[in-house]
Amino acid sequence: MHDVARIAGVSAKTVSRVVNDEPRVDPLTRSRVQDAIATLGFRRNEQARSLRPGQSSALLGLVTGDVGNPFYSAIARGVEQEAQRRGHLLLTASSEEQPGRERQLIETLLQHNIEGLLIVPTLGGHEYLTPEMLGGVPVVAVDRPLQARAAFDTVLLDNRYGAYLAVRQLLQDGHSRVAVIDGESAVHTGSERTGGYRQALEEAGVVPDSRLLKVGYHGEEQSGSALRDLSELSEPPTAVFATNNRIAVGILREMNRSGHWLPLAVFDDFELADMLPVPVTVVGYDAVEMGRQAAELLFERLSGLQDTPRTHTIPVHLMRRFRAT
Amino acid sequence: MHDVARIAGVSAKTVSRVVNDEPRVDPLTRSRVQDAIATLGFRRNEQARSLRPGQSSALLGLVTGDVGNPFYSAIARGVEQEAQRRGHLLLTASSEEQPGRERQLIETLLQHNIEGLLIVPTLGGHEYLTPEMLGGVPVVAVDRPLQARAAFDTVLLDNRYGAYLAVRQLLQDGHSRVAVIDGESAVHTGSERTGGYRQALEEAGVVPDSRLLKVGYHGEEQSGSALRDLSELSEPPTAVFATNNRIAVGILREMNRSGHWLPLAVFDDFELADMLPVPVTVVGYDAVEMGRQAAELLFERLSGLQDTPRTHTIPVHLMRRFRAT
DNA sequence: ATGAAAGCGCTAACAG
DNA sequence: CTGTTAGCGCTTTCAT
Repeated sequence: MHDVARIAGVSAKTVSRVVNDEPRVDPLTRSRVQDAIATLGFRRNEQARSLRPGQSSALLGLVTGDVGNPFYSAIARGVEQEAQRRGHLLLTASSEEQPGRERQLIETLLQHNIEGLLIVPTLGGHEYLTPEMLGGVPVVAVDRPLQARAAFDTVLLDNRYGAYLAVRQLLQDGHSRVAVIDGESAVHTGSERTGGYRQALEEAGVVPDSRLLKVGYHGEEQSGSALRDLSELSEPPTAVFATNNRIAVGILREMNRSGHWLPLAVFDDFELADMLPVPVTVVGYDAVEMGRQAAELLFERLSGLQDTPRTHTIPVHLMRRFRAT
Repeated sequence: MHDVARIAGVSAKTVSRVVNDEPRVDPLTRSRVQDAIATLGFRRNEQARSLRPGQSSALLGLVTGDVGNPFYSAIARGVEQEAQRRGHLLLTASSEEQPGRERQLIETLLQHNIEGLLIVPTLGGHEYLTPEMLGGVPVVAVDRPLQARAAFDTVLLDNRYGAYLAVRQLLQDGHSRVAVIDGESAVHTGSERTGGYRQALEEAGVVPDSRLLKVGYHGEEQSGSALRDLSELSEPPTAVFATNNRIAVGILREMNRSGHWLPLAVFDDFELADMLPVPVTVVGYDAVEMGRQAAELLFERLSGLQDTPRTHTIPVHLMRRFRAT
């Protein structure tokens, strides 16, 4: 910038004014400065700029369990779109679902002077997210609520309702023995979804059978074995509800192995669901939109328009997937 | 930092020394400073630190077509892992495959003082990536080569060989009329893969039939219609090779619609491929590893260990996917 | 309309 | 072992 000033025969401040499109600059001076900028290939240093108090860093931080996971990366995409729109850049980091790592990442992101932080929280508590620790940096929780002293802006899927819809559909299809297979019990989305399952049963006047409720089956292997257990009951289920994608895949693998296909409902839509040997009922949603709304909440808070913590719910919808032929 | 210095009764420089784990500090002073840091919840400002010449920003930039795309996000994951390992943070940005946007993003990333840049390039030329423009920031091309004046470090899949393997397999399965459906012809990966197709035919002594070579079918709809065209030939193909995931899905949809299933080979593995009504041959690879190696190349260059541009090739492997029952 | 000086938070270079 | 000075690149007073 100093060089530009020299070449243009003005002071650094004037260059700054031009770069920032400030009004009170002589048109001639302005173009002279712009020429100098062009010839020198000058690029303003954002780090230096945001060092000044009152200047934003134009940086957002996003912590998910794993950017490589399509669900999280869809969220990242939504956040990025909104960030991009407002001239912000996104720092992404993966906690690998480890609370310690997550905390470390948040710390690092704050060191980099991020203006706002979005978190898809791990299972651990987040009491450490105090105002002092955050130093005024707003936080938005995505997909799961944040367990902390203060309340934060939050964006969630309509988990309970989606599960309710899916299970209700199975019941309406004539199934009275509907099993549910869920992942780790402490995960918010899981318990909400099993809650929706219960709600649908209750509404239909079906007495829940605890043997049909399989919770804590993490990963594909385990959900497969859960299905095997279910099939060995004296009164096996006639349909299954999987609370997420991964579990559904495990179930499908097991069905494929055993050759015994059961109607299935899944919380999560997935590619090629309509090409399976069995009709599938899926709960779809827009994860990109979830990320976008999270970023929106963040920006509204940054702009000071908003002060009370809000929770947005992303709608879900039911779809049937089955072979055309 | 100034506050910490005051509380600890030392100078700012001493605090800096403690924060940076520099050796020549009295243990007592050190602990006094550390106490002060703890009580004040002090956090070093990375932006200010990296403002000093010779100090790294600990920031890497990554531009892909769309972080929301699982292929790209797997790359991002690999890059992030390597970055994390070396205490670096990752700035991610999506070009939406638009050259103009890509260029803009690169510009913005450079303004933020990134230490290195990874790009999955769009179709446009990249002659603008000159040393002056980059100002010493090293660049690594991922998945596709970078079309520019200078040569850059590059990490690619073994596209040609993977396609060769897939098509050879179909030929060995007894098919002599193997069709190929490819996306946009200008895409590096596509032309490499159709190249592998040709190579396999040639090796097997099969005379290529240009009617079986369908190039430029972008998206699921188009690849479906390409398959329809193929099936209307007087001598229709008995097997199909899809050069990527998206095209394969379009083909599968069309097969599902018509009820006419053809043996299929795909460059890309995909979930539930083994549950389709038709056996599928897939070319698998590790996209995370590709990202990781790209980041590795970048760090090696940053460390000055490396100066001549290198190209890494990520291995691919063939797999058969079919129903158990 | 423009410039001079001061300082954001940090760290090298040089004292002491 | 510790402190002082200076300056990274920028922008905010406050003059002119």
